[in-house]
Amino acid sequence: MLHVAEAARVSVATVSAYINGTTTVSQELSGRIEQAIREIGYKRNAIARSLKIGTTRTIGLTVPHITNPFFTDVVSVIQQAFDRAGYAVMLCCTDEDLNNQDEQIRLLLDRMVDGLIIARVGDGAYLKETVERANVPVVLLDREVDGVDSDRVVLDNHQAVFEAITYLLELGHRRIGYITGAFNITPMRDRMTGYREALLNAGLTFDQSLVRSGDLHEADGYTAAMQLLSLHDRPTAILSANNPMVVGAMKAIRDLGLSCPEDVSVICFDDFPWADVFNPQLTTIAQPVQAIGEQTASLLLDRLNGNRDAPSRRLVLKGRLMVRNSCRPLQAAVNTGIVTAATVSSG
Amino acid sequence: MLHVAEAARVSVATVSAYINGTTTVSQELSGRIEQAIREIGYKRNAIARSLKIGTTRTIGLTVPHITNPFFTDVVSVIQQAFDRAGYAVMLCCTDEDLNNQDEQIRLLLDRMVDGLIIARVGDGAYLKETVERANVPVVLLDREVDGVDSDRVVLDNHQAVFEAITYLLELGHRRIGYITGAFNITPMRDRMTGYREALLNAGLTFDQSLVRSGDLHEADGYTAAMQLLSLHDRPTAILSANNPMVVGAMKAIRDLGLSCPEDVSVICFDDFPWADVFNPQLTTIAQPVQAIGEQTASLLLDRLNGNRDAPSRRLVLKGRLMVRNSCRPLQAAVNTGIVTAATVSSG
DNA sequence: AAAGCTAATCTAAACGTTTCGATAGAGTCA
DNA sequence: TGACTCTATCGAAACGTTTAGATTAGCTTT
Repeated sequence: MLHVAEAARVSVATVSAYINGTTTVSQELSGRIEQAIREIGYKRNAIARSLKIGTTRTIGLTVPHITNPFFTDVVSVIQQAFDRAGYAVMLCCTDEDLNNQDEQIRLLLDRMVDGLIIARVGDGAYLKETVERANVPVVLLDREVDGVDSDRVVLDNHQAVFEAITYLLELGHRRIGYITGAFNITPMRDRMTGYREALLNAGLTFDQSLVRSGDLHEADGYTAAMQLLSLHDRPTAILSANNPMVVGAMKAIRDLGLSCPEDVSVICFDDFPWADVFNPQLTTIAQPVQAIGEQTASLLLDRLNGNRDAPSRRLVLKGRLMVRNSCRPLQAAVNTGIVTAATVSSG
Repeated sequence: MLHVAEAARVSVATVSAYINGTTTVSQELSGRIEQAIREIGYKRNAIARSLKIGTTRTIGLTVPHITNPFFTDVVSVIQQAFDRAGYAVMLCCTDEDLNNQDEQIRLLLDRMVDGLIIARVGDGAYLKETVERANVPVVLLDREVDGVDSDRVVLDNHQAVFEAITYLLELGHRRIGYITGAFNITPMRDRMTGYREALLNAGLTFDQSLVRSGDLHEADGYTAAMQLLSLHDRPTAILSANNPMVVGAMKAIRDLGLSCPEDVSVICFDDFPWADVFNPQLTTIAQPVQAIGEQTASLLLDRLNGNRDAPSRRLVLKGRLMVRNSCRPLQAAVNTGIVTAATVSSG
């Protein structure tokens, strides 16, 4: 900018004023500045600018796994939203590791991001202090943090699972396996209660041996499904709490020489683009990824636009059961009508 | 830092020296500084630091679509690699739009990223100047730019397609449809020549009516497949140049009441995690995403570590045909042995 | 024609670091 | 004891912007 000023024979203040349009600058000087900028190929240094004005127009986004289609989609939507708003987004993946998360959030905060979107990992208590100390707005995505009252957008996990289980019950299934993630993240807790309550609601008793917990990876889904399907009285249906684990579960089904839906019905959390083009066409619980991404972005943008001390907002969106053909009715029960249809509704 | 210095009754220079370990500072002062830092909760401002030292420890990464599993995987690997090296990565998605790309690269450069990884979009000529003007190292990913001699890592697209087509020929297919993207990006050009030459190599003539061009989206794959399968003498096999388009193609097959592989064999570019668990289990051309990501990162890191004016490097990696069960042998030809097996080899 | 506006431009101080060169004190050596 | 070398610390300038306030010049107004 100094060079531009010299070349245009004006002060740097005038160049700055011209570039930012903060003050009117005369035709003549504008022309000279414009020309100097072009000749020199000047580009404003956003770092120096950030230092001075105290804002970087950059946000930090940290998610567990970008290869999990749910996060892929949400990240994509968030990225687009901030792109439109003129923000850059720094992306971090924690790989479900608490230390990574800590390190990465520190890194983002060091870099003076204007805001933070966190789909957290591991134990929530650890994050509490960090979030409270960060003096930038934070919005929590998908996973809440106990005792932290910041903006957040989450799914109605309870309802979503309740609905899915109820659907299976209606088909006549009574022994429904559930592959979950660890309960240190809120969605897994809520999904678990959804599972329990759907059973109780149908007058069934909860059987602990039908739930297996993994670490959300494909391999965990595989071993969990292996265990479930090796039970003496194996489940006739399985619900997986996320997408990577269902891939593992399907492999287990295949490796045991079983097939879906003939031998075991399957439902999984999170929809994916080709669910209805390959077989079995999986019945899924689709999260409204577009809305989740947009709402998350807009909560943060609202804060960034100055609405700093409005009370914190908690948005909860509904999942939707996408019925395809990975669940078959069990003849035995289909006619008994034990379970009514009243409890099922999607959206 | 000023506050820390005051609280510890030392100069800011000493605080800086202590933090960075650039000079030895006495036990006594170290203690006072350490304590002041803790009390105040001081965090170094990386923006100010960057301004001074001229490096941001941040790189820019721009890809067409993060939801395309190929890019999802590569982005994931790249992100991890830079994370390990202590760099942050700013992610941009261009959505195959030239203006977005231009805007985003400007944005990244403004923010003084230390390096840039670009999986470009649209017409390459447009990017040439930008890359040459950027005074940071650039590595081109997946798609080269004519006349730009920067570091890059690409697939041997010619070989990969040649191999896939040869495989289909060996199965007896003679009319092989090809769904491609526009030829303004290098991989599409190379894949096209691979297709042609595999045919010529087998003594067949190239039939223009069997290739349909789309814009790499699912919808394009759908219409392209619709057209191909509506030909009076429809192809018995289809190769899709990327993953989103094959989803469209599979939908077209389904909607026409056809099935794969009985009525039409299918191969597509880019592997995905559940390819071998749903049916038809797609035969794919797997790109070595892990290696691609790692090599890309390491080329850039090498430059960032000071190896600035080594001659530019062009890494080309091999694809691998993952044979599953989406292609069936055509009885008619299987016994004639027109095509020899000699040309097929994977890896 | 003096005084008062307004518009255009400039000067200089910040933003929070790093780093060069200066300084002061404590040893060491002849 | 004086000259010298370390070692630990500091002062101040820089990095490239923005911006508040000062200055100047050109108009009105009376």
